[in-house]
Amino acid sequence: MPHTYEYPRPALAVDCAVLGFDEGDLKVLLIKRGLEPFKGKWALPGGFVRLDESLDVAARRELAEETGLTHVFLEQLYTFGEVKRDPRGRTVSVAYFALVKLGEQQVQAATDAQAAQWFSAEQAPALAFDHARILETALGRLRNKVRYVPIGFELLPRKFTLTQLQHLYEAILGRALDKRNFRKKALALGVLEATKEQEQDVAHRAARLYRFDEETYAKLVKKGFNFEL
Amino acid sequence: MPHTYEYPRPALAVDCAVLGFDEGDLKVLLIKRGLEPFKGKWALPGGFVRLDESLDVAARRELAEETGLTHVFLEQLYTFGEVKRDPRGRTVSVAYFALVKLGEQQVQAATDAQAAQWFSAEQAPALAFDHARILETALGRLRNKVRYVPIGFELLPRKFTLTQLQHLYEAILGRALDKRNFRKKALALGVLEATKEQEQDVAHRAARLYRFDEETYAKLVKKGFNFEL
DNA sequence: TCAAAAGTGTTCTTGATACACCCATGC
DNA sequence: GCATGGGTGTATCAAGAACACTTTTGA
Repeated sequence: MPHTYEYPRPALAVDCAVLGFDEGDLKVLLIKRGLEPFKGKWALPGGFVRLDESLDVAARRELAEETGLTHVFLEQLYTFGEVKRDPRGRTVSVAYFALVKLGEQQVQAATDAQAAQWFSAEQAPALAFDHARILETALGRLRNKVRYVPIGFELLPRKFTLTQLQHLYEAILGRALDKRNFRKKALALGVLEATKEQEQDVAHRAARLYRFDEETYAKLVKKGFNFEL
Repeated sequence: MPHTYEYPRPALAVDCAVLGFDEGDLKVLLIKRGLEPFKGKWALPGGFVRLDESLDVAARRELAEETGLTHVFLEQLYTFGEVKRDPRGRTVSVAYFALVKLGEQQVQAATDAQAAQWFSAEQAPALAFDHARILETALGRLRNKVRYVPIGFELLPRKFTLTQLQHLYEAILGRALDKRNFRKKALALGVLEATKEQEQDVAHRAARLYRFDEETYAKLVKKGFNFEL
């Protein structure tokens, strides 16, 4: 390798703030650490980056290894590099932000995680390292992004009712929304396709199921469309 | 140090996309590399992170060392970690995004930079590494952010005319804006304070100078105000 | 027939857009 | 006195907010 540097290097990790939505509120997926430091404490899934993999690949690998999740929506969030954030020594962590359709995959702990479990995102337990701050950053990103990118669909089952969608937005934004206005706007975006199916097994009028139309969405994005909701 | 890892580590760098505004268009500050690889080529200022400094501190240090700039607006942009982005070997770069008030400081090359020079941001020369992509990302961030955060003031002198401000927004957004509507909206934000001074040495009616009122801005932000322009 | 949620239309207010003229100054 | 940019007001249109009732279904 030409021109290697002789300087000592920080360790480089990735951590994933994995968010889901269930029973009307946002969840975060945490693992119980099986190794020191913070052994037995809850933390975001993550681990060290290998030399032969990109950051995105590392994040997906760690997520799969520690929790069994694959094929999730994943994007880079922020890189945390305070000098003392890891008691083992200088470690920089590239944090990722993942959204999963809860109920489509089961999580299962593996490798150096003793357990993997969903918690309410707003009232998560005390976290290892600076993971509480990472989680906060992820929730902020979600709140912000959901207003102009139709990203919420990553948190719902493929088919969903408009009321489910509204509840999701209410949970993310932290405030109640007007039902009629919400439905008008959501449908006006033009990326919801009504299916012929209905909700099942409810003790009242069954709601129509919709699905997010990715193709139409992709076309509209190309045209420079704006998706405020 | 307890529990060190024995895995080989990527090198960790910071790079800064430094943007300025002059003569009606956006500029980017580039340095001419004095060392291999890409010796003699233009690149973003940057360098390796030391063990005893945070990422932000590293970015400011490298910027000061290579270009002489201090006290600039700086925020983290994105972390680039493709495996082959550096021919010397695996290097991950945390990119920063800086805005400077052009004309308030002179740039001067130093350390391993042969020269430091401003270029039109839209028509920059070929860049070393993946720096063209970093620059693109920075311009995108600016275009996006300027719509809801009054960040443009970081690119103007402390006192400026409304026409200067408008030209800045036009350069960033890449389209012409209506003068009357722009002024109405800009003044309606409530963060512009009219000074008693006027433009000097112009061959026509002199425009009033305004300044950005950071205190009022900070108060409005606390109230959860929204700054679309 | 009651409870529970689905579904829909209209009014009002606000902000966005479009547009044309007079004003002050230096040369 | 003319060229150059500074500065202003209003009418129209579109989108957002507020708000109440009818419909369907299962228990």
